[in-house]
Amino acid sequence: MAAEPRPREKSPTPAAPGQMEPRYDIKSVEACIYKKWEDSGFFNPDACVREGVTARDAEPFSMVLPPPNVTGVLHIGHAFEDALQDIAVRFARMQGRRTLWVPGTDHAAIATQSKVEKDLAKTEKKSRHDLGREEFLRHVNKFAKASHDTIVRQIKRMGASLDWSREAYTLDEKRSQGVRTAFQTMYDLGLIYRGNRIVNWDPKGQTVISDDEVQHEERRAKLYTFRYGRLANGELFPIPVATTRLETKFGDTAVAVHPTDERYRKFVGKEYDVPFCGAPLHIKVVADESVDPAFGTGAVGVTPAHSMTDWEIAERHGLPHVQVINEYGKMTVPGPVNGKKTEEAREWVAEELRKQGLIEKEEEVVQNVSVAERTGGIIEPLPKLQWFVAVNKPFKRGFLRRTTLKQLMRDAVASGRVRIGPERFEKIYFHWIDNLRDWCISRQIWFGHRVPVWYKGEQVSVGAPPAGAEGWEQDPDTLDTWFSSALWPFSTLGWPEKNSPDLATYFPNTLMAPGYEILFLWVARMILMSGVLLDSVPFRTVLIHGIVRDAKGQKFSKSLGNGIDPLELADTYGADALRMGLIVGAAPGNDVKFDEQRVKGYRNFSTKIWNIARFIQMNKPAAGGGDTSPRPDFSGRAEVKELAALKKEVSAHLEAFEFHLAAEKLYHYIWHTLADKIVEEQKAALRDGTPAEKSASYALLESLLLDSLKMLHPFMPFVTEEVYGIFRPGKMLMVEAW
RNA sequence: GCGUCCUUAGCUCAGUGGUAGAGCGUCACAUUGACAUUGUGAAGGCCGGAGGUCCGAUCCCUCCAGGACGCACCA
Repeated sequence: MAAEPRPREKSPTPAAPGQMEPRYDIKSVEACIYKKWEDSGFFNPDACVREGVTARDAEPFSMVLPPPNVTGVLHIGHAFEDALQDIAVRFARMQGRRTLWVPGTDHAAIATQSKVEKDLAKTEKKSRHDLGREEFLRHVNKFAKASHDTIVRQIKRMGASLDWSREAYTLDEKRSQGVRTAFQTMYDLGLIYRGNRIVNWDPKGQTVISDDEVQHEERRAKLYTFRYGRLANGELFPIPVATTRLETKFGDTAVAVHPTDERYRKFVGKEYDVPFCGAPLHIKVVADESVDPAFGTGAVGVTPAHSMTDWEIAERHGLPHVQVINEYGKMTVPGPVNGKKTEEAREWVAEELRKQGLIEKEEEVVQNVSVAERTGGIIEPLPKLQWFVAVNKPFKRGFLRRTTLKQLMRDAVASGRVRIGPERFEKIYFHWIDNLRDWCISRQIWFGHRVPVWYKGEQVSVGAPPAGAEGWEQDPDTLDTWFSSALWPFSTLGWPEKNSPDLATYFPNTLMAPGYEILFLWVARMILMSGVLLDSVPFRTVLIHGIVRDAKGQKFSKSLGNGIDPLELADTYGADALRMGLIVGAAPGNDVKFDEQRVKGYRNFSTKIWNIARFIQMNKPAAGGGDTSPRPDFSGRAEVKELAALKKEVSAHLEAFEFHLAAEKLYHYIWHTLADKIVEEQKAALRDGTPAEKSASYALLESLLLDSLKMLHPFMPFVTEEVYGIFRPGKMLMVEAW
């Protein structure tokens, strides 16, 4: 709009002595305020008790920050998560609860290592093997440290009221001790075992990963229906099978059919020697319930070494497994395919079978390909000797009745001892548990907690090498990063130290607020670990939140380049505004589409609050200004009652974790009731009233303002703290009573 | 295949068993001392479709369509 620009004042009129600045200087105020909070020590509940701000026997409120990965910088999703938690924490603290929120970071083994490896390849054209384990780890640790510092700065910038004196790191000495203790305890219970099983091998990352780190991507593929070849008597192999992975068929040791399938019944139990593209196969026909007679030909070529399900079929029928693909995704079959990549080998086999007239059908299908979430490598199922957590194995421990880890995880939620909200996530949780298999915890990477097991020939020592003994070698592998994260709710509180006061006071945690994408990876495993190690749930309530997406609804990611720096936004609009922009409209568990306009709107709200305060403060009767009437009692006034009603609603919303509703109501009240109605109504009295009327009017406005600030504080801590301090010098809103 | 969620104003989204709300956007008007980072007001929605329960449904149930996601032994 080319509207006539009104001449703006060149510079705002400077504030009169004792008056508020005409403009709210977000950046400098927010910086000062955080320092003021930190200096007060009140982020630490011990200080609150010592200073008499919190009663010693007050009900505790505890939470641990889901530790951000030290893989670089925080994104807008972290800002959202921090805001949610800080609201809960500040509310609890103002309610007088003994409130602890523990900060920390996660070493994020694979994520961090692969980030550093990428950087290393780019800048120095070196691999980790060029550097060697020790030197490489020095690089990673340096990177992790730098990330940590950035992350801490970002978290503070958001206003998070964390007790930094208790800061933890999943790879620091205390947490390492926890990991070793947990491993040993579970090993002794028979819940951690070493086994040769089929695992998800990531050829790109050169490591095993767990089922939950595998993602599925839809790809088009060709489904071939074929016969292995001709038997010695010249007849075709009697059963056609279908597959999308022809190259794995070199490893087939059986054909499985459904037990009731009449077509194939006569073959069950028979064994055949048949050449497949020049390689001899020995195939047994077995009957197995897992086969779907309606799919394909109703017969499955069983490749135990390269398929999770086939491995299980093989176990049920005592079939041998033949590995034909190695860790680099290359064929290990003698002959023309040897050394070929799987895709090439597939083409070659297809061509060969065509030549021999063995292909009966080729059809285009869409199938899910398993991909490693961190590296993008296509998963190759391989049999390997790895460490696992047994989830289905019955066990008994002193304080626990006979159970399994799976049952234990289920019970914690089913019994209501852990409440997951919104409720729909409980269903998802149960569904996951029902499909759960043993958790593979060893990784062939260097960054992380080294598997605390030592070997000497056939001997194994868990926890530590036998004292004074020579020649013991520690397992070269490291543990899944989620193993240490799973201990987080109590490893941050002193466990496994005996008689830790923090553990006694603050465990189980009151609340945990993770995103739904780590419900299984993390939340479930915390429940598992707390259950088996402490016979307790790790937390009472899990508040699941969604993902912050960009304007198009896409996830923020480095590859899309759509990242938004929360620090930049906080500097432009204020952390207060950013928090509100993320919270309002974000129903629990739902994704949030990020909209900078909204943040801008809440920046305006900060200014509005500043101006309401400024107006009220300008009308403060001068001390000794002639009005000697007592402070009027306006507790019966409609305005006061209205505010009390609002307070009730806001409290209820906060208690129900409906932060979005509470925030919206406060916004509405302050702007459209307090400013637009009440302040306007009082203007006449303030201008033309008697000194007593002026004074009464002022007192009413001040009281309404301060109460509003109090309620808004958990949401917009900076501006509320600053303004409150102007009216109540020396007081700190953060620890005022709700 | 199993499961979860979403579909409400132009856009982004809240919400409730009793004929709908916010922010942004749009339009009109106002405004020279708290605030243009403003105020007042307006336009704008058969609350995805079809059934059902109910005195009454956007809200509960069933089915359908479209979309997102999770899980799975889709060979």
